[in-house]
Amino acid sequence: MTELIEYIEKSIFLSDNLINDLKEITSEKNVEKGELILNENSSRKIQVFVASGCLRTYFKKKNGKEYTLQFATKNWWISDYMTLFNKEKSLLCIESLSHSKIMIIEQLQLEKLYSKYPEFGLKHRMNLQNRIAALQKRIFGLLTLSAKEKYEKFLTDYEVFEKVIPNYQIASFLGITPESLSRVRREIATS
Amino acid sequence: MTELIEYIEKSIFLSDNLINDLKEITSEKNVEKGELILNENSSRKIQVFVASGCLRTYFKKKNGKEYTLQFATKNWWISDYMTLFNKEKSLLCIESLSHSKIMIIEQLQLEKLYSKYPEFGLKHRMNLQNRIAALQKRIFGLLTLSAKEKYEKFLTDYEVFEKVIPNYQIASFLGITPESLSRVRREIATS
DNA sequence: CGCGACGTTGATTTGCCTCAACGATTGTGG
DNA sequence: CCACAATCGTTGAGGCAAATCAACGTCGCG
Repeated sequence: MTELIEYIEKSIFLSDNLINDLKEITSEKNVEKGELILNENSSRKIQVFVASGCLRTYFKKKNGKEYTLQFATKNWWISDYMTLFNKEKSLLCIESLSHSKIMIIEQLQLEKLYSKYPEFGLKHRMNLQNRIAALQKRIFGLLTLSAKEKYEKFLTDYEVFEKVIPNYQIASFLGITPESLSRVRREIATS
Repeated sequence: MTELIEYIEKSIFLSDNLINDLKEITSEKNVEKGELILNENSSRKIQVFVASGCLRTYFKKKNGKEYTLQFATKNWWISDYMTLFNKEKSLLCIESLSHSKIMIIEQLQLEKLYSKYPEFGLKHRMNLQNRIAALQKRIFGLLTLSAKEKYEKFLTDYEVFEKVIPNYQIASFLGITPESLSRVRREIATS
């Protein structure tokens, strides 16, 4: 819990009331490697804050192939943003890639807090805006870069992650096959 | 101006004060086909609301190739979201694809209004959230679909646009070449 | 130990790109 | 009003980057 509060306090002042309200709607959890926090087809609407460790969201196609939409580590939010704001069932799975400490908050409860504490809503707006910028950049990368360039960009963007994330998940994030990623890695190593 | 107000009033109640404030920061403009509303490397921070017509944002690579990030028609917002919320110069161009009627608002002015009228800020949050969902879906499409599938998805998603948008721009939006799009179109037509 | 998950490597295929050429259309100036 | 250039869509030939298919080594774990 303290991690989340400390994180928010970097940007805005948190009154005692807000802290108490926040505590009430937040459920802290320790999860193991491989554990599913949210499964597809769930009607739960949650946002997850990562206090430590690493998670990802991914989509399973009928043919069994997985596509990673997002990785998140310390101080990131992660969620199924495609269904978070509507009534549809979840499309994505949220999975932990390591032993992680996370905070789970119901979207509905969060919305109430945004309204009750305008400065908190403002902070959230900033988060949304940053996420939009990040998503735009990702789209741009997918449109313009080769497999090798995408991986190199990943390495600089996500430096921290590297160790915890299996390569086949990185590949599914970049939109290439694990085999291609392996060849790209070799090419980079021997140059 | 009325278009923007009517659009917002679909979601929230607009007080006379808010309407007046909104009018003060909005500049209405009629633009022609091919006209640039925002050029790259500008330090203007604006959001554009489309009252009628059709616009797009695109990025120019050094080699001259263009990549379309977004199309927008009646009742859409369009902007360079990658630089809207920070101090960097604009990366994208905003161009009109037809005779269009648009409203231009400075981001800074909008921010003030969000703070002054919380329910207006809420409406904006909803917009941001919808945009995030849309961007996620687009990323998912880029990760999973073939050229043909992407075009078919485009046709259903953007039915309305079809007529105004040149094919080479659609191609640059889908991340394929105009030649490939042409072949895909022929394939679809003869089946 | 033996199994399964993961990464790598090789051989082959393929979807899409590149390059080039050619109509069709549009708009522009003489 | 027509000639001309520019823009756009299409088509073909050839090439390439990445996918597919298959095999194998390694590592961690029950």
